[in-house]
Amino acid sequence: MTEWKRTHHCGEVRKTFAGQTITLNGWVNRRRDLGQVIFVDLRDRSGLVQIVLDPEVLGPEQFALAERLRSEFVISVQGIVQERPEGQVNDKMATGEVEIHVSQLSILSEAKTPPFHIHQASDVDEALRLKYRYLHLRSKELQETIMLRHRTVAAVRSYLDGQGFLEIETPLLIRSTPEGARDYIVPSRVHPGEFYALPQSPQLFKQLLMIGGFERYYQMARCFRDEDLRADRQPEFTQIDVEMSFVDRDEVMKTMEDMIIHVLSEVKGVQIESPIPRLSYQEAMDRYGSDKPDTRFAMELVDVTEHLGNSEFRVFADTVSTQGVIKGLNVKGGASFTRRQIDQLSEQAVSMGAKGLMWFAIEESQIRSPIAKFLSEQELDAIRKTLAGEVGDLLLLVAGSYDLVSDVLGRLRLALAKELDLIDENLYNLLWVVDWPLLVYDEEAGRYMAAHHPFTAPLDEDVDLLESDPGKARAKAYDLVLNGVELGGGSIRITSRSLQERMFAALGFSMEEAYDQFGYFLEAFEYGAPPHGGIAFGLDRLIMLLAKRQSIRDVIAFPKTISASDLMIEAPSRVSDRQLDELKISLRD
RNA sequence: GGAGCCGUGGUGUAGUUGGUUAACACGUCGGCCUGUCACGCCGAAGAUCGCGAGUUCGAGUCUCGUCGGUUCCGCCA
Repeated sequence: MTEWKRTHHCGEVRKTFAGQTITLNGWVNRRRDLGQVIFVDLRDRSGLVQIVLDPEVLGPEQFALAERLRSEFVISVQGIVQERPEGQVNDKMATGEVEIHVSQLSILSEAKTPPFHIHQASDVDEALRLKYRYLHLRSKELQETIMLRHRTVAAVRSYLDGQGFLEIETPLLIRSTPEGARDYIVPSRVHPGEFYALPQSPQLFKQLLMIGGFERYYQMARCFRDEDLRADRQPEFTQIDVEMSFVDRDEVMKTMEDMIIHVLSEVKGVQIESPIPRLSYQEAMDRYGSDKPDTRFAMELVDVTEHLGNSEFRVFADTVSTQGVIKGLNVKGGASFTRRQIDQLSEQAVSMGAKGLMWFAIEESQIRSPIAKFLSEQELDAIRKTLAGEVGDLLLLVAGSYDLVSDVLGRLRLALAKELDLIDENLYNLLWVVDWPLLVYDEEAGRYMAAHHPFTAPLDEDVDLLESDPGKARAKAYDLVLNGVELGGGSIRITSRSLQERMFAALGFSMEEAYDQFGYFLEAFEYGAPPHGGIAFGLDRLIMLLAKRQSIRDVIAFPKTISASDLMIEAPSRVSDRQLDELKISLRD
């Protein structure tokens, strides 16, 4: 009873197969019943092919079976591949030149009418699609995306294997740490009242693997964070997690950019030139107002503070006297914006925290601006020159603290690029952002926090800033940015005991507190730790970019909703009293 | 934690200033049909308008609450 087994896939049948008898397995995508002949588009993961069900070939009994076929029935057909008759070629189908004239039909599984049309599932309410995820997965879009994901992972593995990396798994049941994101917690039955945590990342384990002597490690690491979600954030996600020994920053970056270049070439056929451009964090903020700049279009931020330092215009004078900055954008061709459009831009700027948005429309005879009358001829001219304003351009200025101005203009820049359609969607602009701040002052906590994590090494020349001016210290950290999206980040780690102590001190931890939390980890460094560093890439985000999807849910086979529910399996759920009893857990209320 | 949007036959949508038979397309079911490919033609079934309160003579429509989905801010590397 094996004659139902396929000899070929639907999507691969071509004219060259004509005359062959083949067997196909798949789902009924669509049926067109003309009475004395039935056409069916048969679907498997390779694609579609038309099969012809003709009573003269099938015989009356089998044709009666064919009449029962409905959408999503799973069938097996055996038949002869034939070129389609003159004028019947369907050039919308890859297999449109041929059809299978079926002589043997088996229904392997009948199907209820599905709750939505598989072939236009993307229009359907997302809650319904998630409940019947296994049906949505049959759609062309999701099939292609999940296959793209597979090819990407395969390309990563083959590259890293070729570079001498070992794939090593690390535990999922680990110890909770208060730093960073909220942990998912797992109660222990054997240790009542104690809990495991699911890893936010395998950070400490991969460093311990370096201390364990494996030199080059990677893993497709599942990570968990119990935080509020977004279109590009899931409670569980996958990182391409990498760590290397006996390397400096340049070597990690070189190896990793070659990996991404390899993936883009393998998966998308895109050729990227090496080396990838590098931008310091400071320069990224100065020029793009973002720590992950999208360089597919220009419209860079320009600082005009120095030209307006002596202005009598209140806004400028106040800004300068409070050590603020005045920066701007040149919106090419923006002088033709309507007043309404400009007002909307101002509203946007204000909603982002700006006090206001100043604008200058450069026309043939004048510079049109509500604040022109407050400015001298020289000042107007300086603004126009510094921003390289030409007739037809719209110049936008924002004044305030450096951080605020950068943020507002950076976001305005992206919004304008989208609105004006300045972005070439075919580009793949990769760049490194380096020399990150090591520490960031947290007003709420009243202390410095690690910008990356507490084991990130400072730049050699900045080590002494740990005590003298911690906020100024830069880190041996690097982020890889693709088209304005952070693909991944990493750092060279601290391997010196004394430097680690100074780092904890800067973070306001005593060594006792540090040992309490990370004792096993710090102890490991006392037994011979190689210099090492690594990086982690968000695999889901990478796939999202490669597949050009708007949501990370589209690139995960079984994603959760924005409220972290799985609508298919209905998780999370209550558990039985017996389970709770075993865990010595009682619920409040 | 905060703000916005969405929820009407199985699916996607329409539904006027609140007004009595909730419309259309696809799908489903039945009939016809031998070259369709979004097959076509004829006919039929299918909705307590997410749920709960309120306003009103009367609510799919207005108000409040609630549930679910989603987008953004906070949060999260």
